[in-house]
Amino acid sequence: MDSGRNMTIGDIADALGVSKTTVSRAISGKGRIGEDTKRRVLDYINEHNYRPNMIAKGLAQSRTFNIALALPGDYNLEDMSFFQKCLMGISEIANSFEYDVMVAVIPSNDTSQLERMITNRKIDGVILMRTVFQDNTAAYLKDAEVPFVAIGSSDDRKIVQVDNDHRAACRELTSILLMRGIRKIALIGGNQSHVVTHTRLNGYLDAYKEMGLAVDDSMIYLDVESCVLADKIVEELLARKCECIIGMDDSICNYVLNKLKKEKIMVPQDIKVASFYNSSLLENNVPSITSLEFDVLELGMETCRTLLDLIDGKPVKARALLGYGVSLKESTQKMS
Amino acid sequence: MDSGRNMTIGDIADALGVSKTTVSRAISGKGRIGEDTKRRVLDYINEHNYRPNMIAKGLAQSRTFNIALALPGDYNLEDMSFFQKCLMGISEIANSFEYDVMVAVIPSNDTSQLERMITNRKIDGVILMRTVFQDNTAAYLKDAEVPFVAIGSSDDRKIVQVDNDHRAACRELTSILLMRGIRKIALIGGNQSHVVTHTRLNGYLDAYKEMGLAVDDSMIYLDVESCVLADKIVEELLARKCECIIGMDDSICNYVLNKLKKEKIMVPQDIKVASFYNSSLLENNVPSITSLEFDVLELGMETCRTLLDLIDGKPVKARALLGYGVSLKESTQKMS
DNA sequence: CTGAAAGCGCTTACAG
DNA sequence: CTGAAAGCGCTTACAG
Repeated sequence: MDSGRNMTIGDIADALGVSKTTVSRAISGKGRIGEDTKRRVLDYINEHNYRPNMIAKGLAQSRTFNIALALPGDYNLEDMSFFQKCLMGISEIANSFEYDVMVAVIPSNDTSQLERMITNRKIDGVILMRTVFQDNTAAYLKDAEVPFVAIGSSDDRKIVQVDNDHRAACRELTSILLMRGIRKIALIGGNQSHVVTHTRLNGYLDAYKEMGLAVDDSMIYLDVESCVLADKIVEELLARKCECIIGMDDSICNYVLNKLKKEKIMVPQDIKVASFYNSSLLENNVPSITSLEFDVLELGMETCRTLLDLIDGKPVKARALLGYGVSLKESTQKMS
Repeated sequence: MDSGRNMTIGDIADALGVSKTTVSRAISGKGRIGEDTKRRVLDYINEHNYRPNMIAKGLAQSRTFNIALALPGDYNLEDMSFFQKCLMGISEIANSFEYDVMVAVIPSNDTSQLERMITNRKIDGVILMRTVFQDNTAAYLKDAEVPFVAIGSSDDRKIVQVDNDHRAACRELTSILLMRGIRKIALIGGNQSHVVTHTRLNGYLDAYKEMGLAVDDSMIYLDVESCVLADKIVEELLARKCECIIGMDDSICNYVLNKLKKEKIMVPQDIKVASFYNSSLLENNVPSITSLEFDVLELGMETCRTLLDLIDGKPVKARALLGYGVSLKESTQKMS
């Protein structure tokens, strides 16, 4: 079928006795062109299965039809489940616009790989997989004037953001627990430099305030990133007769569950457990774990749409906030 | 610092009073060029931080400096941990050769996204994340004459492969268990269409043969991909006084562990458990789980090196087999 | 409505 | 050793 070299716009022009300009216009739809000429070209293209060389097109238009996904190097397993779903969403949208997705690994703020992509002129825009305080990747991108959108929230209103409404979600889950009469609710969170850690914390605080209840600060633990640390905190909480432990994400929740198991503490009989974030990690747990739910596929799709608009110079919302769900399971059930 | 437009090879030529050809040669190192001229150009480039436009370079050389990672759409969590480490390895090597990595999602044998990348002339080669029987992605790639290498093994000697030695690894772990006097060892495996499932099975069979022991076929279960099915099998195995359950991968092992927990069967007191594959999923389990260990980062790096060589037309090994480790933990300990 | 020509930023025979 | 010119496969003012 293939006759050696790939078909070019020139081959089509020759075959049809028109100019390359005309072929180009028929394909792009830009510029005036006769309806019948256009049809002839398009028919020929369909019949002969011509596909344009996007590299050449890109060079002529100074664009690449590539976007980069900036992937933190410290991603853990449950982040990966997020990444995976997000990627599926991003990839689907990108694909539908003939865009491709490259991944740039950013190990602890080392943006060199991303910089190379950009200085090599290989991408048109970037998606940041998460927001952090003092984000030097974002700073670099702003400085280099590369279009980008962040998944997550940021104080910097110059950064285009797409996020789920974590604050409202965490408020709602906490409220539900409070309304059930549970009072001593501990909150264990992860890396403080991640914006979302504070967003979730704020949701938790909102719930207490809303109910007119005082928060016991000593029940809040942040920067809990190791199993060892989580173990110690759980011991402390058990000694203090804590009624419920909320993990800000699944890996924390997993630490907590393992520790409780080791100590032979029953969930939900002896203590309740919930998570501010769900992944398949907890889905099949025994008992099943109450958690928040986010449509990560849609998050990815919306983010990609936003970036593509941004690249095309279309107006975009500075900040889009997507919804959430609360999934009540066995781990917070009242045992009578 | 930036004076609007990006610096080109022409700017350098003008500044130095030489031709673009000379600049190009100094950069690429190809063609005869005077040592001092070369130095002058290189110095200028360093000083002014010039970076070539890889798109233009690619167009001139009919290459893209991109490779694609073909990612199955049915990836589960533990696959993602594999993917992540692999990606880090691939990305590191690719990056060091100024190559970038695109991801192509392949939902259940639908290669359309990959085809688009290829017909759009956006990539120079492909890495297949796993091998399956009757692989239509590989078939397409062979047909399209796109350089590619598969992570995993295949009967098709035309396919360049890089893999860990799963067969020897599984043989060794099984042997160790047999030598400890454990006889009724059940094996629960996943998707049969994945080549690695059979490779692992063969390792298990090798161990029995080596010891001159008969295999009880009824202890071997394949295509176990749901929690429900795994639960039923575990019940069956418990009724049959099985002494040890090997999961072919971590997600299966996880199903098994959850079921045993539900049934209040103690590991390793009542039954032993091992996994033919490790990920962080099992690492922190209580008790810790005996498993095989593979250096996935190195696997990714070696695969990428191979693909890059293949693209450059250098000779490559048709099949590279990397090592493994056996990690004995609490879950197979003898309880006296 | 259509085309010739210049251009995107490189590389590479071909001459000298 | 160095350079002018053509080419990679598109797009896009500019003319007609």
